[in-house]
Amino acid sequence: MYARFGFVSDARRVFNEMPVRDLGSWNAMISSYCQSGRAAEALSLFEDMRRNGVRMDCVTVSSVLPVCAPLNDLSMGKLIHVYVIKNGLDFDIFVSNALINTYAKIGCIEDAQRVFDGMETRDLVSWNSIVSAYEQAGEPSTALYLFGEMRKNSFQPDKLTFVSLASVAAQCGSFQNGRGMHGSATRRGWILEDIFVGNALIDLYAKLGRIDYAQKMFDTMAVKDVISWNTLITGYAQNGLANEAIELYHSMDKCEGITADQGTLVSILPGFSHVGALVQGKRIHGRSIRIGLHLDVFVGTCLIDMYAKCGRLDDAMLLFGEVPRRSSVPWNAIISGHGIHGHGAKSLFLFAEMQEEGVKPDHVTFVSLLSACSHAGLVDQGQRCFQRMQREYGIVPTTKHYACMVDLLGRAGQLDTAYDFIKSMPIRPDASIWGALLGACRIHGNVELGTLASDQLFEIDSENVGYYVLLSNIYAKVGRWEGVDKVRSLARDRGLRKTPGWSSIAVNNRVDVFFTGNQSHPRCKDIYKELGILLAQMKNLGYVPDYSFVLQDVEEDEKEHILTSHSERLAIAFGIISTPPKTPIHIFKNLRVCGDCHNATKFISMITEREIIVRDSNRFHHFKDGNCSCGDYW
DNA sequence: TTAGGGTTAG
Repeated sequence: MYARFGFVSDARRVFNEMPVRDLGSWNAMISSYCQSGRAAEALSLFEDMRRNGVRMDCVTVSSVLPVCAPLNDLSMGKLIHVYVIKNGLDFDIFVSNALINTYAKIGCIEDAQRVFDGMETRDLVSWNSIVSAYEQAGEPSTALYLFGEMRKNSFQPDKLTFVSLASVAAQCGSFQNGRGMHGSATRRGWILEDIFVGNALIDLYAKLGRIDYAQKMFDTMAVKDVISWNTLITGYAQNGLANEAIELYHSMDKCEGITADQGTLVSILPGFSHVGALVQGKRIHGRSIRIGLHLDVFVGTCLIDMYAKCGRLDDAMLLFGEVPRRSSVPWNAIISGHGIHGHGAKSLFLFAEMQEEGVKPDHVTFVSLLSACSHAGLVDQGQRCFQRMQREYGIVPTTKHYACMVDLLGRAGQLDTAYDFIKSMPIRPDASIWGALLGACRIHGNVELGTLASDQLFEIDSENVGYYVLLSNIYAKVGRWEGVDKVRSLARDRGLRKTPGWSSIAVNNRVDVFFTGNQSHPRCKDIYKELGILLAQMKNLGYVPDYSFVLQDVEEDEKEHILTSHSERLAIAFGIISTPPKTPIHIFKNLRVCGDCHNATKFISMITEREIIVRDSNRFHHFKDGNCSCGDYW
């Protein structure tokens, strides 16, 4: 009774005083721990139960299994599974469903599938569980296939099916599909009945990049919970709208009946990491300490990521030393943190340490490791990681892993090997793979392979202007101007909508975003004035503008103006006039930093005696005394 | 006095 009203500690006292405990009382006590989210205590009581020789039944198993996933305790899950088989409990549908869910959450999709295959009868929960398992594993096509099978077996989808399918739709990236799902949920009246359905739709629209629709969905919901708020905050943050995310976060605090929770911090922090807003991020760190959440694995990991992405690797390491690190999650964050700063050797060292501590790496660990090796030029080590990932850990490479490998080989100049590698891939190469090859061809000025890669890219994703820019840069680099013209007119003929480039900088508690050619900033005049002064000084020191980065077909002086008003330069100039001399400047750019701006920033760092840290969509560039940490990648 | 599936990190 106590447990039902949430007084778990009282329930435990009664439990402790019981002269005789039967299976029912153990089960009741364990399940009350599970339901109040006290996973570790549930598991420890479960161990007591086993030590006392009490045999568990279907109820025990299905209430204790769900706590294995949050604790990332695969061995406990397996142990229970063995017990289940030995004692013939696997015929119970609750037990099998719980096993599917546990395996799926720990990332053992094959085990989940095996349990599902072995079931004699399945109910709606079994089908929902397996669909959701593949959705969580990032295999939307399999999830959709199983959904089809579910329909063939005459099961009608319910709201929970819908929630999984919404995530599947987000992974597939089709807005049309998303609209269709919204319509069907409305027709069935689900949006009014269940807050989860509305939340799933907010998430879906936000992931499809349609934050306007996400906001509309949020506005129309009669009842919102903390998750509705968190999901929308995440949406703004993931779409690069950090200021909107923080505004929402503040209005949430003013909203009665809604209290920021762990999920809120996890939602807002990546927004700050994204734009490099250290001061704002630190404030969240403070709040997390006040509400006792700073050592939570999720919050801790986001904080590690935030410090790393804001250029504070030392603070990231300090925090890493404090958070629980039984799961791969914080390890992945710290490995990737060192990787993006070009410290590949440290990433490898941390990986070795992770293995020593017996933490099982997952597919994300290897994405972080491979890209760390690639940025640091550690080709052999990267290749070994790729082999070990498959042989030792049985992880099947995804397109992300393949793209890292192409990048690794390509950056190091092994372009033919990279191309052979693509040809030998067992899956169809997507845009990210050819994009990695094209990027490498840009670095090494390989026109032949570059055209080959861009032909593929124009077929897969002809709308992405970034590839045209890269290809034209390749032609420009080797002085083939007729090629540059050809690509330009191709892009023009296809009427390409250009992805607007923007850069952001966090100064005085605000994140300022600059679009290329921006004229509307309150300090616009001062910014251009500063850029004019800098340009003159740079030219005296030998800077020559590189017009090959200007795609527009205009006169020379106009080209100079275009380069000077690139978003990264506006942000840097704003940083210079808004902070005391010699303060380091942190910039974030949504696309790759332009090659000419890269060169100009070297000069600016020398003239102003400032460290300038630019994180772009690809990597960190650390400018100091006229040099950049990334070497001569441009 | 007892059991299951959904949102948010890397």
